[in-house]
Amino acid sequence: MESSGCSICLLKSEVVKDLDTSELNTLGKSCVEAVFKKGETIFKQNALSSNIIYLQTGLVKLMIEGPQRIQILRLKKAPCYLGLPTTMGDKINNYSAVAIEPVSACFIDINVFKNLLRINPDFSYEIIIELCKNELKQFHRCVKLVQNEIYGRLAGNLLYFADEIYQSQEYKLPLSRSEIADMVCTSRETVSRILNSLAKDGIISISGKQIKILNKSLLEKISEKG
DNA sequence: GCATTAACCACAG
DNA sequence: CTGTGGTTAATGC
Repeated sequence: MESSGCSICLLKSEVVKDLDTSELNTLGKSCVEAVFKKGETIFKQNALSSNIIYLQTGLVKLMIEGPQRIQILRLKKAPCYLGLPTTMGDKINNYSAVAIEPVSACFIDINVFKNLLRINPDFSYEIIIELCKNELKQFHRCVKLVQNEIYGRLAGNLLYFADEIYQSQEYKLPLSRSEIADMVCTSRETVSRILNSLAKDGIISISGKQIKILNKSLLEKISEKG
């Protein structure tokens, strides 16, 4: 990939603003761009990983195979980095990333990336902030999943899609009922039933995968209290 | 005990 | 892939 192309794509990233031209050129030389269709795997759990991935466009789900079944960890929306924890923290991928919308992404060699961290403190700082924010979010999500009842967990997820993924109270569900079940640790049947029941109570409206949040404050209450 | 919740199964659309 | 109904196990009152 050309370094010029790379700097254009990376300008979208808050983090990469901190890199100077020569650093960008190093990055550019090792950057390989790839596109993925919906449903294609970007990287796979248990496979060797040697790249950090910068997600330029699209939406991705991170999933991990648990002892019982697949767990969807979270969604990742462009622009952002993918695979930081799994590539820096282990040789082998601890989770998989699958495109749920068409994706374009840049693969950055791990050694080039590590070198950038070393020579550019501002860049490293931004990365650390990003990682810490993610960890905090995961803590909260974890507590919710363990302590909340199913209504609360699902309500929380509907709000998550609205506020963090789409920034809209009306959106098309990015996942099937069964995948949502894998996200909130329940069965697909329960997801169907609860969505219908929330609709019946006038809190949301649904038509296929189209969701509209009608009573946000009540949904938030459900999300908090279960 | 009885009611409620949610998982699992099976069978349509 | 979804929705529904029946069944069942666990939990709470």
